[in-house]
Amino acid sequence: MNESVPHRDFVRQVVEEDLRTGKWDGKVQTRFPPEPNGYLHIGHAKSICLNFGIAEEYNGLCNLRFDDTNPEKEDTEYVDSIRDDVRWLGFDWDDRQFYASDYFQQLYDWAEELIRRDCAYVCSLPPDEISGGRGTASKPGINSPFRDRSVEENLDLFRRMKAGEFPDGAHVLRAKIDMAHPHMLLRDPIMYRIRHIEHHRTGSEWCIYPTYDYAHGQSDSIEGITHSICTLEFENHRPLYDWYCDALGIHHPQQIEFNRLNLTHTVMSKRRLLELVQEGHVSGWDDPRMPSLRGLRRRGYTPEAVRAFCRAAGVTKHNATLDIGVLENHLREDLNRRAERRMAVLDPIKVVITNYPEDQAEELDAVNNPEDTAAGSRKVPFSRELWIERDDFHEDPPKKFFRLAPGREVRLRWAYFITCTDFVKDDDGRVTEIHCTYDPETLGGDAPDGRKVKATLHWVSAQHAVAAEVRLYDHLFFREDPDDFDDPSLDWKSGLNPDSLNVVKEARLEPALAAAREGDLIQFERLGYFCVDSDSTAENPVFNRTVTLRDQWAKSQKQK
RNA sequence: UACCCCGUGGUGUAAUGGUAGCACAACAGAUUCUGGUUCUGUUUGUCGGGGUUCGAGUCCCUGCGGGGUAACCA
Repeated sequence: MNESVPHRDFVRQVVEEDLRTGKWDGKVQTRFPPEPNGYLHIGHAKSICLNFGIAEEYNGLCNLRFDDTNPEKEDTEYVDSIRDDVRWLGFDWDDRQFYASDYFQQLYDWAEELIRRDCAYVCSLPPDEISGGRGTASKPGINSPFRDRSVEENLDLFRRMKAGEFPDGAHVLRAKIDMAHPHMLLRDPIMYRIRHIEHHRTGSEWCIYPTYDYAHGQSDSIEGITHSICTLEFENHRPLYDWYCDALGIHHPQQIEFNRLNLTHTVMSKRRLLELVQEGHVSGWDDPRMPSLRGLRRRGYTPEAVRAFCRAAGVTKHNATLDIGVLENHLREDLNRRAERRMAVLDPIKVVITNYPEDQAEELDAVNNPEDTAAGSRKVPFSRELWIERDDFHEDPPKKFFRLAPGREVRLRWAYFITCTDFVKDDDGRVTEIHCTYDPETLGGDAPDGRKVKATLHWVSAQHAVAAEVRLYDHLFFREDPDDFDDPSLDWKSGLNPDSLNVVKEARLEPALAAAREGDLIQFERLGYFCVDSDSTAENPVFNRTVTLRDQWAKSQKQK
């Protein structure tokens, strides 16, 4: 692949070909059509990036359209959150926010037209007989006894359905196609059903509602959509999409299907995510472990990282499952560039610098972001008693352990070299305190005599430390595929990771972190990227671990 | 089962009849005041069988495998 000519996925290739041939007079019009019945997740982000991205790249427009044809499940609460999430991702639809419900009257008029042309009829069979009459995959269906009602009777019945004269389920409007069609969806599909239920936008104006198949293509048509991009599971619906547009003789967009995004160690279906919320496995849709956009946002993901990931995920026609690590790597890449560094100790153990004066403290310079000199530096207080990470000391160091151990010298980040001279244990044999001496000559990080150390530790001055709660997150599911288990008595929730949340109540932070605010991007040196949680208060600061740093040492230990 | 779609390293994706490439992962090394970052190198692939062709990952046939659908959901 030539660097100067970035790869075009097959959808973009179709768009480019259409532009070249002038199929749509140079127009590119897409849409993102969520149903307002749940929150958006990372899978939707891929669709958003594709639809809005194509519009941007080819000088076209992308509409936001709520596909609200099923009032039983839909609510304005979801409309608001969806708008918010799309904006957060970085896309804008200007004044082109539409609803399928905007088109209810037009859809109704078209339905009457299809009745008049004997292309649709009112069927009064109960639901089970309708599905039974549809036959099976290998057996053709049988015609409904109501299939040959006259146009007049159909029109009359359909109008009375609309007028509210019948209870739910009494009648439906069906397209008259072919009950023997090898494609089940084309065996007289349902266009309208009766539902006496409040719609979040049209209230009680309607008691009949169009089905997805009858509404979607025509909504696209009304909006002048050129490329109707959807996921693979709608491939089967394309013949129907085409049938309605052709039967009505209206503008006929091209439906193109692409592969939806799947990730390891999580679930993506709205139904399952809702179940996790309702059963309390997570704290809500914005729980930082959720793959929902709100969850990712609270976790500390940046829209830039999500977009880069979606772009890298690729657009094809085969099912693909990406390792969640790929998403995390895009996040690290973005955060590495942008996050300011700070020091925080999550599992503290005390270090006493025995040759450092008791009542002395000094302010040392620490670089904010080695990847960005413009980020400047800050002062970090140093004193005789410090906290370091318990993991960074070993009384009897294993092979290749480079950190602090008896007799060993290491560097304290932005401070001095220290050498461990002694340590104290409690009755349980647990190390409670480490004694070190420091070398005043090594301020600035290097020894004048040129001697080297193999490790640099982060630390926090005990008397200056700020206490905070830190929430450490891990994958929601410990299995790559939550559905991959042998025992039939188990279900997908058996793969829920019991360690997906680990709360550290009393972490010690360098004082500068007291100023951290929601939205700040922070790296705790050597630990990972963190953000301020929405639960955070001045009295009880709360940080979320967004993602760990890569850690070769931890990896090598885990493999043992 | 019927209909539809899809099979390229571990994963994700290129090659549009003409040298099977890229990214991530893995492994090895260099650099480094983060066991981070950065840099270098290495390993690993066209589902099988037939055909068409000078030449097939690509086209055809066939087998196998995976997925979707079979709602008065979207």
